[in-house]
Amino acid sequence: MAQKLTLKKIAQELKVSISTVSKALRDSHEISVETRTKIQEYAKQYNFKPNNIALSLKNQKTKKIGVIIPEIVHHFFATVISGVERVANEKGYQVIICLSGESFDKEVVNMDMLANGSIDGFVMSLSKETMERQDFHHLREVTNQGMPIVMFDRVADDIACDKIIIDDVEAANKATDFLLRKNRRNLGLISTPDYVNVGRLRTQGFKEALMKRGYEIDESAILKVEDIENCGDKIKDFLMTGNYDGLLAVNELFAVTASKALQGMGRKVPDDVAIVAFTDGMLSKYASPTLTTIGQKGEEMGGLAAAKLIQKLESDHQEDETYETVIVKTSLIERESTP
Amino acid sequence: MAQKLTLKKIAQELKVSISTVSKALRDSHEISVETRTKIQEYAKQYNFKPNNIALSLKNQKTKKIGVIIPEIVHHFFATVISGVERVANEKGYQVIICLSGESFDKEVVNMDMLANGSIDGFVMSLSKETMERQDFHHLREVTNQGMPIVMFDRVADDIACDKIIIDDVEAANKATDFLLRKNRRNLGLISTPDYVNVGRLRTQGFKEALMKRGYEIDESAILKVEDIENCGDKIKDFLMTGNYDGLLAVNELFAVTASKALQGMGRKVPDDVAIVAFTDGMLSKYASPTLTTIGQKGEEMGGLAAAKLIQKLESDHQEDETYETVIVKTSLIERESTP
DNA sequence: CAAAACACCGAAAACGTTTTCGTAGAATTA
DNA sequence: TAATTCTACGAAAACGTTTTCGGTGTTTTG
Repeated sequence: MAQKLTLKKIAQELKVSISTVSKALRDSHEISVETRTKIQEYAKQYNFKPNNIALSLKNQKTKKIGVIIPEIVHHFFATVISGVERVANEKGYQVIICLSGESFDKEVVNMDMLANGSIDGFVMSLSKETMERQDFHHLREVTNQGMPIVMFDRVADDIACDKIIIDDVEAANKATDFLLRKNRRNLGLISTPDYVNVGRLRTQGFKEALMKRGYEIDESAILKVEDIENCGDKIKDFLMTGNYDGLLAVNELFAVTASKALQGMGRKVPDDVAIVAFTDGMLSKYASPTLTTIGQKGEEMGGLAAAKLIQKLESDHQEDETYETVIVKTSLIERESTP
Repeated sequence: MAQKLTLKKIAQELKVSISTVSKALRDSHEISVETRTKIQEYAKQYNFKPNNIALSLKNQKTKKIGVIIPEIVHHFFATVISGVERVANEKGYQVIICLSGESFDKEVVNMDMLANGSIDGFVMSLSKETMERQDFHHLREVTNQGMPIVMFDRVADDIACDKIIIDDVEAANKATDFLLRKNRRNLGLISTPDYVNVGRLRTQGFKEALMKRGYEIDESAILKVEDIENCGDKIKDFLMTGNYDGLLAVNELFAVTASKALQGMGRKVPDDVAIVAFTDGMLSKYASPTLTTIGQKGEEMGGLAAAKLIQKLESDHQEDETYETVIVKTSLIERESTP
């Protein structure tokens, strides 16, 4: 139960001053070789490690970055965290994670807590509720204090900060085009409400691909699912009413739910209905049939976000008022759900 | 870009002392109502929030708990984090997450970093490499400093700390018995190497169930998969050589891989082969057929771990040298993979 | 041999809080 | 009116570092 060793205790023990100990441990030439080695050996023997909190207070930086995401049980967010953590650790940073649980209030509370000295900067993706309200005062408050934010995936367009996104419009466009090239003509889209920007953008890409080829857009062929947990019935109804031969889903959960519903209705995937999904996660790889997906590269996005943030943190703190939006290329991963 | 407000700045601005400001903000009766409200209003207007680092240094506690897990992209661990985070936030704590990536060295480095003042206590699950080496010096170092640890799932038996586990032996026992009751007689087990304690214990439970009924144990009916990423071929070979009518898998990934392999071989699940898996995650719910699983209740385990840790942290710090091992009950969730 | 240079170390400030203690003046008591 | 108690505030220490500055005593220089 030996209490934590401090400079002061070493100093007392060795009958020198605190400053001498500090300097000796940093190999300062101000201290004689004799004293230096004596102190260093003592420190090593008793495994001295400087207290992080004291260092943070002194240096006015914590070497920690805060991550705020809606949920961690979503595979995409988990991969992002993984990427953030990897890059952060490489550069000597640690990661503090808070979950908003898709709630605006929790997002605000968590940001407030972290912003008071706990971290040097944020990596975050907005909660659904925040997207719906379009209330970004908490983000502004933080940036006004000079604390950098890097947003990813679910971003606020009118906040000045770095952003890491995928080109949702383009990706949906390509995916839709892919289905059209497979001679599917009666396409359906399973999306989220428009206030979730990825839902809106992917819908836009879907429509653009159809328009580009001169097809008209049937709004009834677009389903917007609000409640992701209990999406089964809505999706089933949707599939019953339209006679689709191709489906685009904005996440793999919708896709696999649709796939199972279709098979339950006696329709074959991919022969009768081809399916493409966003989010290349576990489900896509292991569903039956496996799903053709658009890979979102969460790991890469997380890594980029962390790298960007740390670069900002360590740039000589002159107001580097240029903000970048990095668009991560997606890739279509073909599997069994498309012919 | 208004720099962060401090007590000192408020004091200067309002021409009082720092201590007066501090007391006023904590509503001390030592300060006249007049001065008090003046200071409080000023603080509110400019949104003063005390600096967490300074508080941590002063109070010698950070109100943060460190979580070290092997991977975050595994659904089980993600649910645990979710539970930890929920309980921690309820009690005013924040969560710092580090990933060991199943590496001993990274586990040690991360623990060392966190232990130097960054957090008040640990919630953790050991890396595979640590389990293999049985080297727990880093854990001892931490506990010797008086910093509490709560371990879950992959625990070190001979470290004195609180533990949250499921009764792996019992659960495997019950699952095996379940298969036997379904009149499956030729059972196979897909497990991990024995140094992963959950693998060892589940194997033990499997064997016990067989012995209890007087069946003899065929070691060739037990596959131990080392490399979880590329388990496909090994599992396929295993299924080719034995003519199993029932399978127990120690995680859902093995189970769904086996399920697909079997179907590829023309064997029907569950008619020809029934399958039960540990870990009730996404795959089990959405695979075809859906999998009967043993729910590990990660959320609950995480919540319990956090609660236990915080209780320890806030107990009057007298050496509360009693350690508890909580066994979380599992439940068998029947789905399509068993008849 | 006096002056300058140098080697070695300690005191103290700073980071932002909280808290204990001291103290001035005002109000109360005897 | 003198002694006492309050009221309202400030000074300073403490948490554990790093770093600047100053000050010894010894060695080198002219």
